Amino acid sequence: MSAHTPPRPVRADAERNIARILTAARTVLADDPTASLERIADEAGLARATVHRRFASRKALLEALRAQLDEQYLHALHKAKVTTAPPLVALHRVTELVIEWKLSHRLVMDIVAAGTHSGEPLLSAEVQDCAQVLFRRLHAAGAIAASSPSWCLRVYLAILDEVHNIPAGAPELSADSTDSADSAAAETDPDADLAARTRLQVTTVLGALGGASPAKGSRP
Amino acid sequence: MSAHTPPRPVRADAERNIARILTAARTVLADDPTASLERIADEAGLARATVHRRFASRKALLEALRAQLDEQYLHALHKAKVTTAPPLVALHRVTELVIEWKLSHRLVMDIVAAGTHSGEPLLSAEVQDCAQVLFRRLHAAGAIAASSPSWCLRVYLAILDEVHNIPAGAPELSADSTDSADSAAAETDPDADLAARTRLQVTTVLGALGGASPAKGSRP
DNA sequence: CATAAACGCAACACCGTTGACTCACTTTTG
DNA sequence: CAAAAGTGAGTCAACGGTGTTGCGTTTATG
Repeated sequence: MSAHTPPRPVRADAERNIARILTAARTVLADDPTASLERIADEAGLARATVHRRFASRKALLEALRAQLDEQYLHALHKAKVTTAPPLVALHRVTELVIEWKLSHRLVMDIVAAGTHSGEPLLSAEVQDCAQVLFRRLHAAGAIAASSPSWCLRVYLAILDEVHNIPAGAPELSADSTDSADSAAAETDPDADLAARTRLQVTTVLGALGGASPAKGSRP
Repeated sequence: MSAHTPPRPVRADAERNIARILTAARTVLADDPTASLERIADEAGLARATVHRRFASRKALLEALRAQLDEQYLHALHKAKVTTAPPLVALHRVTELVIEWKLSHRLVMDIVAAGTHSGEPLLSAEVQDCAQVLFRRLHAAGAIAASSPSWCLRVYLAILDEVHNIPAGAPELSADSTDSADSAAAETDPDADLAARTRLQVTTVLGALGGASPAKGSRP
């Protein structure tokens, strides 16, 4: 984006604070979508004026939040090689990356949507295109029956939100692992938690979209 | 609910206006969750003071909205005979009734949740119990693999929201009807639209929850 | 028909948020 | 080291939403 770097592009700590603000915004807004900028600044350990210096208005901050989320999506989709890898593998990888962020996408979406008030689609065209490619390939491979990528994406995101909101150690996450005794360990192990959520997301989405097989293993 | 009825309990037009306000609130808040009471009053064709006369505060209005939705759920569950009818039939009936309301449940939920700020569960215990019965019976009948009723309910509601948000006449709604020419008619016919959405909701939910057959019994 | 309830309208004070501004101080960078 | 940029704390006015009150008018109920 930024072409060259003149003597002083952006000071390092300033950029660091921008990140702080965005993180704080996610944290605070998750608790209360109508929280004031002061609460966000407080959470970030900064003065409210600083927030205003970085983001001209509340709307601008929300836009930045949306853009960041969008960028992360795009990054994950690219990293998972949705165009070349086997579609089921790509789906799994994308899901893993997305869940790893541990933030409520719907939350951000809703807030931004409420702010921009029936503006353009929340996800950029690039992200939608990539997702479309993935779902088309899944359909072609017979993994799903649904043929409309937009519908697939909506269902995926809806379920993603639910998977995200499951409290750690819930019964749905233990699933059908062949080992029986590791459920206790899985409750606290972040890696196991991530794996369980990814698995639940993928199987649920495939099922919802008319996937032929919950194949991964036999069900209890 | 109210015990005795003194000479003049509530004047008829007053109660009518209460209904107006609630309807207007749903309409306006669907467009903008942060809409002011004035906009709601305007939509209802009433003065803002009247809204305040009926609902002491904004919070009270939202609570009434939630209670109304909850009551409707309970009514639908009871009407569908979730405890006695075959579970798949009950599921279909409940879905039909719920979709018929044509209002975004998640929207109301989110607004109320934002208002009460991490209060009690949005759905009453009675509704949750009835839903729990239904999903347990579905599990027992082998229609779904998921065993946690709360997870089932979450997925059901999440998908319900997506089904509700599909624009009329979208490709997902035409499904796999063997007849080819009725798609045009289905786009405008409210009955066909309801049927299509109900079918999509049921099949998607069953698939998501690990239903054995995406083809529900007697379907081509 | 008479009464009481409900309504519209207008005005009011209160409150939280927003956005802009200043000035002294600290940190980074060249 | 010194300048430039960044930050913190405080203050300010403006805005919009909320909740309340009073008064004249309309409307339903008995």
